[in-house]
Amino acid sequence: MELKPVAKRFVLHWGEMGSTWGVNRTVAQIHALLFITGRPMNADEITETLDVARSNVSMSLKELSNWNLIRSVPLMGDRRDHYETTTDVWELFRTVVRERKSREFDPTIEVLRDCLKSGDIASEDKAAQMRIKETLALMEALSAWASEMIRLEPATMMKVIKLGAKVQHLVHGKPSAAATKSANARPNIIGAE
Amino acid sequence: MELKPVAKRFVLHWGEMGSTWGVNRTVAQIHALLFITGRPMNADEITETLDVARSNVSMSLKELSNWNLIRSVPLMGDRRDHYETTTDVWELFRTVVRERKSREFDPTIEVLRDCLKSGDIASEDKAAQMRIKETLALMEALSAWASEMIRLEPATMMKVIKLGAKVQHLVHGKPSAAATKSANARPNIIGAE
DNA sequence: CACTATTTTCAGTCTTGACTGAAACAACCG
DNA sequence: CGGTTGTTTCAGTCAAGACTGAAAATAGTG
Repeated sequence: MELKPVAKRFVLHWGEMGSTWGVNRTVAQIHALLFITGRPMNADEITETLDVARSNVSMSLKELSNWNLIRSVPLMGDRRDHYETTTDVWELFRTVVRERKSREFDPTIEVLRDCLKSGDIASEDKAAQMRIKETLALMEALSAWASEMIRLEPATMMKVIKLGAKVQHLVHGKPSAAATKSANARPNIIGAE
Repeated sequence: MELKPVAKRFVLHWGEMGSTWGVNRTVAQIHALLFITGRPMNADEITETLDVARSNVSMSLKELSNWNLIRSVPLMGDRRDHYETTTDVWELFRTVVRERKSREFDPTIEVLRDCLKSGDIASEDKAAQMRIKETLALMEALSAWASEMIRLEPATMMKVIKLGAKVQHLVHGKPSAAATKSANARPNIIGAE
């Protein structure tokens, strides 16, 4: 299948982006292709469209499955595996966040906890100990936040993101008059602190 | 300078993390070293501690400067360059988010806008056009959200993160009684929708 | 200006991991 | 079961880019 100009550009750009993230180019391209095409494709179609080796496609599809980014769909009268990805970008975003968190964040949190528990921690400067603790606290806070966010429905998540930093008025030290009134009036909503 | 066990582990782990992100190992290690040490260090000290080539340190320091993650501090009676990084993890986080956004997110947004403006867009499926639009909308929303967040003071940002998904009650479709009351009572704060 | 201390540059080497093609494997079908 | 279709594995190749050492550049200092 020959891609139309915009789809081609989209796929190529996504591939480049992928490689500046942790994902390799082919993996990112295949995902972009499935996303933009919006229908299940088999490995040979993908191979032909992207002009890479069949085996490369096979391995990349496996990688995408590990990321929970694609699923195989059976097609009546065709026994080849066909793959599709969600076309809901917010759903997609949620999956990526969840996976990256569990691959990159959680293991680091483990290491930091381990550092603080180890007998060797006492021999470090007090200030260094403090910085490790603060790093852990930051990562735990972000991790908890991400966990909460990915539990939300895509539509809700979108609204929360769009609400954005406006919520700062609920917690800020020098808030506007309106925000102060709100924060003081309803401490029960603001679990923080 | 010989690192103590925990500091060594911290630096090595941070280096590995760096390479699964976009940053190369040495760059991440140097940053971790400056962070955990908490005082300005010169290039030779870093070279000796991390056991890499002097030139590698030189290039990595430049890279860290480009990321705005270190600054050079003059030391009385020593003409060698000394470098330090912030020891405030939230400040650090803010810098990383700002830089990654401008390197990875903003250019992609540009490409997507360009795709939609191009004459070729009309020849794509209606559904594909829609998906590109939605992708752009998602990225713009996240980008705007990040911009707002990094304008906040570290302490405020921390509070907002800790408040977390609880704000969903302000926008959720089936909120608790208290949240509904809040959302209805103060539409002026919730700019969204 | 000659001399020393320090940093930067850069061509070449080395490492890592993506990619390929061929072969093995698995599933189905008559 | 033999043949056909489709998928996965894997050893080897290749490319990107991290890293090095030596040489060049820069900045102080008497």
